[in-house]
This record gives sequence, C-alpha cells and structure tokens, in this order.
Amino acid sequence: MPAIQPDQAAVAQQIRHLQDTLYVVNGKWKLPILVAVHQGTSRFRDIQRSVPGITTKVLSAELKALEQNKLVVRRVYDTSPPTVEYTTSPYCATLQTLIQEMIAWGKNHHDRLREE
Amino acid sequence: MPAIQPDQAAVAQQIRHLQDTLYVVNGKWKLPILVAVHQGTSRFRDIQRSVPGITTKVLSAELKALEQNKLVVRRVYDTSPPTVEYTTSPYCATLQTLIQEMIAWGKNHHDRLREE
DNA sequence: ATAGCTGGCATCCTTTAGGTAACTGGCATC
DNA sequence: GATGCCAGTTACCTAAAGGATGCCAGCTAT
Repeated sequence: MPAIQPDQAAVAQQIRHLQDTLYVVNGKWKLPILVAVHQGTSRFRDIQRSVPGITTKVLSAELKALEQNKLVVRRVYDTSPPTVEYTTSPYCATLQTLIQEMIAWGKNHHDRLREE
Repeated sequence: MPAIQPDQAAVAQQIRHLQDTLYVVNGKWKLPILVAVHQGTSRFRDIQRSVPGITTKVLSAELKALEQNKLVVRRVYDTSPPTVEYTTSPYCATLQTLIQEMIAWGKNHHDRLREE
C-alpha cells in the first residue's frame, strides 16, 4: 500500500480551512458591509449609502447572514418609530487583520495595474 | 455647501480597495487552487485531485482567470506528449499572507463552532 | 490490442447570487 | 393631505457560477 503523504494531507487540510473561511465571507458584499459597520455606520440606510451599489434586498439578506455567523449584532430599540442598530460583534474583530490585508492588497493591485 | 467628510471618504476608498481584491480572488475555487499550485502541484490532473470536488471545466476556467491576473504561469513543454506545468508567479507571493490569514481564521472558526 | 493516462474542450443543465421594482405602516415634515 | 424617511419584504427576473457527462489525440504500460 502507498505511504500516506503528509504534505498532501496538510495541504488538503489547509484548503479545507480556507473553504471554511470562504463560506463565511464569500460574495461581493459581506466584507464591504463589515467595513462600513465596523467603522461605526449602524443604521440600515446609512449602511446602504456607505456600500455603493447595494440594494435593500441584498443588504437585508447579507446582514441576516452576518448576524447568523455572529459577526454583526442587530438591536431594535423600542422607540417610535423603532430604531434598528447594527454593530460588529467582538468576534468580528478577529477578521480585522484579514480585512486590512485585503484592503492593502487591493490598493497595491490597483496601483500596479495603473502602471502598465 | 456641506463639508466634505474625510472619514466617510476614507471608508469609501477602503471599500473600493476591498472590492478590487474581491474581484480577483472571489469565488469558491481561486484561492484553493492557488494554495495547491503554490505548494508545488503543477500538473492539471494533480491540481484537480488536490482541490476536492472541482471539475475539469471549472478548473480550466479558473486557471485561465488566474493566468490573466498574473497569479499563475502556464508553461507548455514541447515533449511528447506535451507537458503543461502551472506555477505561481512571484506576484502571487504577495497574496500569501492573506491566504495564510484566511487559513488560520478558518481553522479557528471551525474549532469555535465545534465548541458550541 | 486494450486499457489508462495526459490536458483539456463541448454541450447541456441546475443552482445561486444578485438586480429591479413595487409596496408596507408608522411617523415627521412641509 | 401630499411627500418623504425609515427598515425592511415580496415577487419576479437575469446572469453567472458551477456541475455532469462525454469526447479527443497521443502516448505508455500490460
């Protein structure tokens, strides 16, 4: 029987972890929303204005998904009219270095394309 | 006229950078493929085996996209039969910290879910 | 000779992400 | 009393991503 190849097993494991992350943050909108909310934008319409191009429907769905993954917290205040406030959870802070990395890479990549 | 709000402008800029990155790296497969190739898997069928569940059609398309974004290099050797070799470009190395971050986060997230 | 490997391509189909538009109910404003 | 803001929901639709299957041509090992 062939020997188990630890390299390949390790890589397969890494790929699985990567896919777990992708499962949570995949799509066009989740990370941009997180940036906006983390920065302090807490109201639905304000978030929508902060993330250019997003529609109410998509924003609503994405916020629900983020809430389910415990990255944002939704609070409803019993004012009149009811106020809804979105904030990032403490757990969301663990994504911050990743997000900063992506912002930096995107900036660099953009500059690089302009040079060509 | 209202004052320009530097915070909001800065956040909008960050979101744009983030979206530039997502444009390159978004989707279910690109980063996993990059991990496999970067680790040294260079042949088409080997890459396919390394990324569980991917089909030839999708792999082929993703490799082309990655090649266009200068993240992988495709070399054809004039052997018989022709050998095709995929490698990561030097530019791809700039994504490595990001990828490692995502792997680490995914692992942590997975562990966290198991604890609940 | 025949089975299997290589690096894919072609065709067809399903699923999902995302977009458009209209609408709600309660309040404030003009 | 009409308009507009808030925080969404609903129904419908398109485009893109992804999946299943079969195939090719040239080589190799049995």
